[in-house]
Amino acid sequence: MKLKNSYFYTLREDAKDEESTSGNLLVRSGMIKKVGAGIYMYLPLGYKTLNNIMKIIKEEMDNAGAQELLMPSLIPSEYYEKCGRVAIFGDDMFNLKDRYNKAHVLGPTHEELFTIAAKAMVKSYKDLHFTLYQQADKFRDEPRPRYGLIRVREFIMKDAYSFDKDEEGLDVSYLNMKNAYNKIYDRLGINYKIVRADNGAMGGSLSEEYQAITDIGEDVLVLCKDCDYASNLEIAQTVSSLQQDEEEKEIEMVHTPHQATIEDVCKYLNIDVKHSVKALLMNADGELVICFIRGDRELCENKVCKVLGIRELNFANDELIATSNAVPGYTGPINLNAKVIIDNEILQMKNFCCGANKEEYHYINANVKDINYDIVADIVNVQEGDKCPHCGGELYFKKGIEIGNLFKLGTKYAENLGLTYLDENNKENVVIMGSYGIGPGRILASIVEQNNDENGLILPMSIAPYQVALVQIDMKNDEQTAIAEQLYQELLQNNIEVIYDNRDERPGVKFKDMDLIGIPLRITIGKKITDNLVELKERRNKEQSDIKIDEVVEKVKQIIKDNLK
RNA sequence: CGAGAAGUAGCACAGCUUGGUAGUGCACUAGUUUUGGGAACUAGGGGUCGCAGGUUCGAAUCCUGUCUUCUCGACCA
Repeated sequence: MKLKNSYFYTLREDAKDEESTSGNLLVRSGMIKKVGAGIYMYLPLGYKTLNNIMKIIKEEMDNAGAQELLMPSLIPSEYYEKCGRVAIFGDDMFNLKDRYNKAHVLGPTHEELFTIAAKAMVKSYKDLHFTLYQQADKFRDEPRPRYGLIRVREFIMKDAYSFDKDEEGLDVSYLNMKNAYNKIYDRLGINYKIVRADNGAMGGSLSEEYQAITDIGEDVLVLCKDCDYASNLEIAQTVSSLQQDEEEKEIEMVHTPHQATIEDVCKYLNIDVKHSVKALLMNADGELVICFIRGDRELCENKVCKVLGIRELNFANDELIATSNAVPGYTGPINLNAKVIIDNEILQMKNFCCGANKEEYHYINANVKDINYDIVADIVNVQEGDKCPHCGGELYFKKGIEIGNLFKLGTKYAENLGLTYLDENNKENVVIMGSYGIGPGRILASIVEQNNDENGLILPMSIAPYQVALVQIDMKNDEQTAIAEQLYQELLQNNIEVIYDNRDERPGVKFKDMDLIGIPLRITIGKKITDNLVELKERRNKEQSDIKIDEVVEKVKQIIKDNLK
């Protein structure tokens, strides 16, 4: 592409309404433009880059034997009602009415329609298995869009769905997709981790996420220093590192005046916080539930929801608390008339400190035999330094952005929508499904988060909209123009995407722009052509060398080849 | 939805406290000089000051409401 008479602009200053590195750089480089909160245009440069990502995804999906199709975004609500997902998604789904007052949604994900599509074709076990996919728009009414392309309300998603006759088949399909995913993310040049994850609104058994490692990640990843254990914090199992061999002592009530927090109480009583138990008074769908966990731990709301089979957990208000004898600040698991969940770890604790359900009093030397509870479960978040549930090694955290996922869905959608087949014995069975998502926009944002410097983006060869920038220093110099034109044609003939900056700008402007938009290679055509030389510079490592004009295309081809290995 | 911040030219901002008819830098147009890391000078063009009410002789400025955007939280496949 020649820049003169093309749509191309960059911004010299930071965008006021984009705080994240990737959002800001993508806007400044003229790749995207905000239309509203979480709604963006992909401008030519950005769309070309996004397309390169989608092309890699398509190639690997096709290689894996998946078939591409296209689903509508506008869908009658009834499809989502059949699987109960109108309630599950709630306000997260865009709902609208047509002129006849019929309810429709803008599809937030497409399990239902793919199930319907499969139903049109599947009759016999001989029709299974197969995998379908699309790369199409998704709509989600996010409560708070943020970080540029990371959390948006309309976005393209690659979603694939596998259909099998049994669990063994699903295992094969799942692994097939996982292998394809590994190839995709490796080709994209992104720094990622695969972690175990929650199934959330999708339902089903196994789920894994592909997480791009970045500091602005919204997910916490729990990783092990010694083995390959990797889990999303939401579901990471806690293994207590407590080892208390001491004798159980006699429980004792002590006066603890004006000690508001568990830290204060422990300080006052000169007790390690790890030897205390604190209470969290929660509202579980309108019912008071009191959770007891070790004093220095954090409640994992997601785990509590699962244990109770509810969707949402909030802190209880005073009214709800008043339905029990709990005394905020002094609540303890002894003689408490409310539903009580204690964390697993408490079973191992000895002679701990806890509230006495009495203003200004706590117990010390409490033990499991002294307390009353309804449920024991793992309800806390893992902490850094905890033991790995696989190997006992030390756990540490990283932040990640979810850029892809794999779900073993099971039969939820097939059952609700009647997707069945006849087996060898003429018996009707339900099809078993898997679903597999990738967010190309998030991938773009994550790659930018991971690859930038003070001058702008540094795009990997695999997704860069142009692999080479041709910068001609003096547009009035006919010799330079002739050489630039010659190189431009030669590069194109070698199937190399090239951006030729033939604008009447000063060299500094051209250098800054090509750096900002992150083109991996730059050929500068300037004074040295009198010696038959041009300059070749790599964006990533800033290495620059003089190369003979008739050798530069070969050199570029070599570097591109090395980069795409 | 809770808390905070911000909406003035294409972009980034000043002006608002103390009301008097809108300004700076970049970008844009023309010219001159420049020309290897975001050039300099000269002369220009471009604004219903987010929107709607109100106070006032007069509102970007004061008051009320409302919309939008960002940040933290809540939430989130």
